[in-house]
Amino acid sequence: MSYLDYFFVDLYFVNVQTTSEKLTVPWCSQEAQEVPTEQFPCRWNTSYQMHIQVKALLSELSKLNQTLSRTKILHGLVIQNNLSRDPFYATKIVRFYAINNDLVSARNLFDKSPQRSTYLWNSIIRAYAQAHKFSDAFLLFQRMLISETEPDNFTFACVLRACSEWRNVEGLRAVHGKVVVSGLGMEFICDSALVSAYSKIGNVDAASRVFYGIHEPDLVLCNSMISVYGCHGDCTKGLQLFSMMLEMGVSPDGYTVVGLITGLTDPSFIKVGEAIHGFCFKHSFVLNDHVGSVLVSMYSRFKCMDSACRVFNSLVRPDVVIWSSLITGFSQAGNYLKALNFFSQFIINGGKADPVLIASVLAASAQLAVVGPGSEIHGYAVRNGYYMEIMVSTALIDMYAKCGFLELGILVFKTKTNTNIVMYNSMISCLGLYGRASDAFQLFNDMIGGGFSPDETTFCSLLCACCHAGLVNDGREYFKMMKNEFGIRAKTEHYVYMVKLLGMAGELEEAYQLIKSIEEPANSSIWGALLSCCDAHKNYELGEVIAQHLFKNKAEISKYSVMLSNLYAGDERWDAVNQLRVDKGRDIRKIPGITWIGEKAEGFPNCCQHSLQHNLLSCQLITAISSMSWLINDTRRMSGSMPEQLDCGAQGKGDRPEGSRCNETLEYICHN
DNA sequence: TTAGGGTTAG
Repeated sequence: MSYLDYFFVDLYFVNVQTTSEKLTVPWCSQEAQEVPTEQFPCRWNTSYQMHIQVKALLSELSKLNQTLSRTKILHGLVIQNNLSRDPFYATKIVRFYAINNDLVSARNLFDKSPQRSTYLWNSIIRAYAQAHKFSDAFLLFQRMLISETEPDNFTFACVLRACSEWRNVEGLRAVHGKVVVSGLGMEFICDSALVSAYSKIGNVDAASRVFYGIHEPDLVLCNSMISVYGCHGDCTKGLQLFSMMLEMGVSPDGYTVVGLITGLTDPSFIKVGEAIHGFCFKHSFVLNDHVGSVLVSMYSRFKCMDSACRVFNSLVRPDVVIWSSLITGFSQAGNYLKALNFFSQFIINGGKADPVLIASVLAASAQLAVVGPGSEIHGYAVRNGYYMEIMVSTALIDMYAKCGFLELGILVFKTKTNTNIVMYNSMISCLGLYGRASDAFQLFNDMIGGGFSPDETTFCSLLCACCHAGLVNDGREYFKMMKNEFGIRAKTEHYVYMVKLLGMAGELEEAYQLIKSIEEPANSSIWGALLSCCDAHKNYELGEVIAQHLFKNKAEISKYSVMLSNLYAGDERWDAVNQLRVDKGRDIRKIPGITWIGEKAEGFPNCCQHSLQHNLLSCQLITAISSMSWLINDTRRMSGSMPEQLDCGAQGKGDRPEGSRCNETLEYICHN
């Protein structure tokens, strides 16, 4: 027990004993009296009046974890000492109530406070915003605007964040306007909140406009913008900004690194990731939870599991998120058994899984298509009170369906009292996969009846159901409904399903016309679906029309080579098949610096691996990014000095991806 | 006067 605990024991005792009388001096326990007086934060065991000490106590107590009972005692103390009119105390207590999720008490105190400082307003608005009661927070903000107290930087920052989490685009714009009108448009605190808020609602342009309108942004602002690029996968711009901030003399921190690494989504940027990792090491960045987690996640994304494990092993006490990064990494790399083994290890070591991790390992079990591990995890979720989490239920439905127990999935769905759109989509998709299209359609109707608005994924699931059951007319109807009734623009996945559906039914011409009606040029998935159908229906004439269209439009033929060669082979046009191989070879030889090491098309992956080992691809990629050479040189300089556990393949050994995404790497170079 | 606060991870 600390002396403050002693204090609370005594105080509670005195509080119970006294009724309406003013508190004076709490008598400390015998045990507490043995603590030397000079160690006490305030001399409460002497005969001072309590209210003199409350201030010092509050200051001291705000450093401690606040329990609800402690907060109530403090609140009582403040009232009994006639201090509740002072907004300083009200602010403190409101914050303590908010920490303990007692919004009712916080609000009561706020409502009864006669004087409301900006601090007090901010604390109650923040309390609602952090509890995700966004409309209450916003209403309070609007009341504040017409009150005598003016909002400050922190009010706006809090409300902006709330708007973005609330996905309230209109509200966000309105608050932005108020920021400008208040003359706080150039304040860093408002601006960093604006940058992040616009990013969260997906408006990168607006975020950029705010950021680049600032003369000399500080570290947090730069971090916010780098994080925007990171979240939207634009690592090139993130790296450019990184260089810029270094030139401006702004020293990066953990937030910067996290933002940068988050943006590295394309495996061809592995060298850059390794360089940033080296940068962290060189500058003695502590691999804290966030940095460690994004590094593990990055290496996992690039399927470099040895490197991911090395980072993981170097962390002192990895938390559930980092375990989850690694476990999900194994799963995404296709090593589902290892993912489950690591999960067991996590639990055996005393770890407590959360809904995100549970959903992840359920997905791994689903991929194994064996119900045993999945049902055990189901039991774990129930025992730990996560059964009602939508994320867990959705993963359970999917797992049971993929393991052959659709009825169990339906049972999970039916026993849920609260559902959301993701869960409906999952259930519709599973029904569709089992060929139970009419049940999927019925569930869609129930969903609409329940007041849910369908999204892109809903229609993907519906069209998938139509494909599995061969229901062309229903597919046509849903495709029309998506646009006309719900204003959802068809994406690649929708077109692929429609083309497959029409194509399989022999409606090749209709599918072709559908593709031609797409505003943007159709990609290889869409054309590929139609080519496969032409092959299946032996419609070589249309196949040739499509091939000529692709050649004419300089499409990347390597993406179509399998489908086209099948088509030509079916038509016994061996010369055309051979031509495809030649064309493919000619394309690749155009790339400077790459040694062509195979005459066959199968040589592609080898070629890429060979180049990767010699850093040719990576160097071209990196030097394409301006001002990045220092980062590479930095890594080279220190490459001899990295300890073994952090030497994550920077010297080109170990676990490069097996050429799986190499064609994309090559295409990147071709276009740059 | 005091106080709080803008940017990160699976």
